[in-house]
Amino acid sequence: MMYPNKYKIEHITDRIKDARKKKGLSQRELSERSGVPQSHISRIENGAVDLRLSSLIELARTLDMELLMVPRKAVPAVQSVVDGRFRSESESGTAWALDQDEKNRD
Amino acid sequence: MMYPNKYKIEHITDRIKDARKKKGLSQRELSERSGVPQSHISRIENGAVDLRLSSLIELARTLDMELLMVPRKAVPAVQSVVDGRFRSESESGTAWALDQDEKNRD
DNA sequence: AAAAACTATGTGCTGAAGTATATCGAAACA
DNA sequence: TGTTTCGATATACTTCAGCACATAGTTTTT
Repeated sequence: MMYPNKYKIEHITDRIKDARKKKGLSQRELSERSGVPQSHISRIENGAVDLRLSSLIELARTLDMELLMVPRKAVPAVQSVVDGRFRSESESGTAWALDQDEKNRD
Repeated sequence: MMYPNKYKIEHITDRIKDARKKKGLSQRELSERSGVPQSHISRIENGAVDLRLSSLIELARTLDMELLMVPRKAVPAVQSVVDGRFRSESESGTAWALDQDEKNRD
């Protein structure tokens, strides 16, 4: 595997895990609703796979989330909007796929 | 997979294409910078593949974009922020992966 | 009109995603 | 203390992303 993006993938998949827990769903329940096998969800949440976009979208959809692409410069503004007005749905976790160090690079 | 998400995948990959064009890059240039083969970029932009998350992130990164997951309810607010204050980077295109019909649900 | 640059497409191959199923160990709970 | 419930893991198999490379088709430029 050894992809250089592992940590970034995990940022995204962590959002899945957070959203699932926040909704009080077990992996099996999410599996039933999304059609993605529980064993696979487990691997996804543990960052053990480089999942395909269709799987990610499927899971996100089931959890009432959407996958967006925004200009890097817009990320802080987006974050404040999401964290501010949608704290209950996004929980404490931020919505992004960035690392802390990347926030301050242009 | 015969994935039911093809249209959604295309929403995302369209953002890649838009961002590439906006930056005035050819597929070949993007290929060189990102490490993703030109032939693959072409297939991605044409929705011919269900690409892996690492590939998407790699391309997004090269194009100064970030992949986010936000609560569906927050999408309109996010969109106005991005379209408002970051028009130049996101061009006319919205930043999301939604369909028009989905905007007005919930 | 020819040349040059760009995008789309074909082929063949490898490795990993994804599926199904079963099970194990650990929490939760009765 | 059993006994469900949950998440992690193993195995075996199929499908397809991703790669390299070549080339065809298209648009742009001179």
